Amino acid sequence: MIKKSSRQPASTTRDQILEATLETLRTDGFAGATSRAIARRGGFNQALIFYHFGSVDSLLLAALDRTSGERLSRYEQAVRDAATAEELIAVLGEIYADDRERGHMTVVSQMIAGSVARPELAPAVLARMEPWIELCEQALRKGLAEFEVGDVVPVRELAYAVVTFYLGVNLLTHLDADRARTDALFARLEALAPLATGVMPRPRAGDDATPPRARRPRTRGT
Amino acid sequence: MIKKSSRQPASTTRDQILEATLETLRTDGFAGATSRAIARRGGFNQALIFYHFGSVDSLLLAALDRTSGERLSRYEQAVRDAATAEELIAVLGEIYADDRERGHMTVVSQMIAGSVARPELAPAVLARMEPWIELCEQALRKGLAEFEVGDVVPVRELAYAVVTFYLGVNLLTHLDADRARTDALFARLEALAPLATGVMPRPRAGDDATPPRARRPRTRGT
DNA sequence: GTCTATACTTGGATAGAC
DNA sequence: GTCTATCCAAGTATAGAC
Repeated sequence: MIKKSSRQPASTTRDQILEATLETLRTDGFAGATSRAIARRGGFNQALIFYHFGSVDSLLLAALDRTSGERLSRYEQAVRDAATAEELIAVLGEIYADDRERGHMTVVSQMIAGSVARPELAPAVLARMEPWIELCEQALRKGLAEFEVGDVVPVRELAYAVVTFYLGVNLLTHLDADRARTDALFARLEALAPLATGVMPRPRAGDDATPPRARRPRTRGT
Repeated sequence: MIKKSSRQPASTTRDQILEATLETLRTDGFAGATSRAIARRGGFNQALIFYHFGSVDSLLLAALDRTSGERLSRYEQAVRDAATAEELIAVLGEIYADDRERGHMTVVSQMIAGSVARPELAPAVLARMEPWIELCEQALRKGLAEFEVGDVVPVRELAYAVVTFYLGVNLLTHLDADRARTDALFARLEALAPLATGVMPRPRAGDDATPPRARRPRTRGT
């Protein structure tokens, strides 16, 4: 279960600015996240941004830090708590729902897309992606541990692929206001998940948990 | 084989503007694709943009039309010409290489990301994605026809997933200047492809090409 | 069709009063 | 720490000469 962080009213000015920035990124995108637009949305003075953060770019990075850090620790906990592959899949569903509801991935994808326009941002944004790929890798390793796939699956690359896919989904979602297609896709994936785990080779009772060689190596995308 | 369109020097002014727009989208992103930046890059007068296209937004859409239309017809041909699943996979590799070299997907992903800032663009961009999903669906259907997966695979959704993934890859690629990770990912996928097709259930000789029920339904992502 | 000039708007950022 | 006022750069778009 993912514990929703009790989103306090963000008392300090710094916090207010950060929240307003995230909301602006979500609704107006990177191109629309200007100091004036952010100040308008947050109902504070535009000059405060420069007093507290120096520049719009640093503000954007600070906002990305905030949403990433907060969610990352929650999700790490959730992944750590999941015992079985089934539980893990359930947790992943919750993560997706949460991300979507709160628009986190929008912020991320907008920052990534914006990094093309502002190359200075690219390294910083990339660094903030790293822990996510790591977490995804951990989750995959944990989920796959139950099966006989051993070291055949390139987990690291798979983790990268999953994150990639996740970004793409988010990007496309915004085109389609009613999200009909994205929902259909995820409904299909969820329906397919148990089928896939059913097909995966499991070790027979009594076998070692990590057999020297998997019998029928197989991979699953997405 | 994909026939590279002999990119003519783009004689007319309209063409020059369109080419400059695409190049600007590729290198400076959506946020950087302003009338002045485009004119600077193309070496023509900024006012010409408004004379020929009325507004920057329509210019951007016209540019998207141009790159999409040109590539779509080439790729449709390539998919049509591929006879076997192996050939198809080879063609897909070429498509990826071509897209990447010429930066088409960058243009697309930047336009999609930019649609958040300019919602007026969203429906137009979405409409231009449709034929790609269609083409992808065709390719998948053709590729899967050789195997016993019948109607178990939700091809339409899978096509959507593939396009999605493709977008995500492109987005991430730009973060990583040397592209080390993306290349590793694709190298792994390519290495895995024959393995996956080897595992797929094929009809025995003499069986009907489209059996009523697949024996061991299985899906492949990406 | 193309160029120059320009009107108007918005954005980043700073100075200085409070 | 916050607000007002302001500078300057850059953007969209148009008018009008050529």
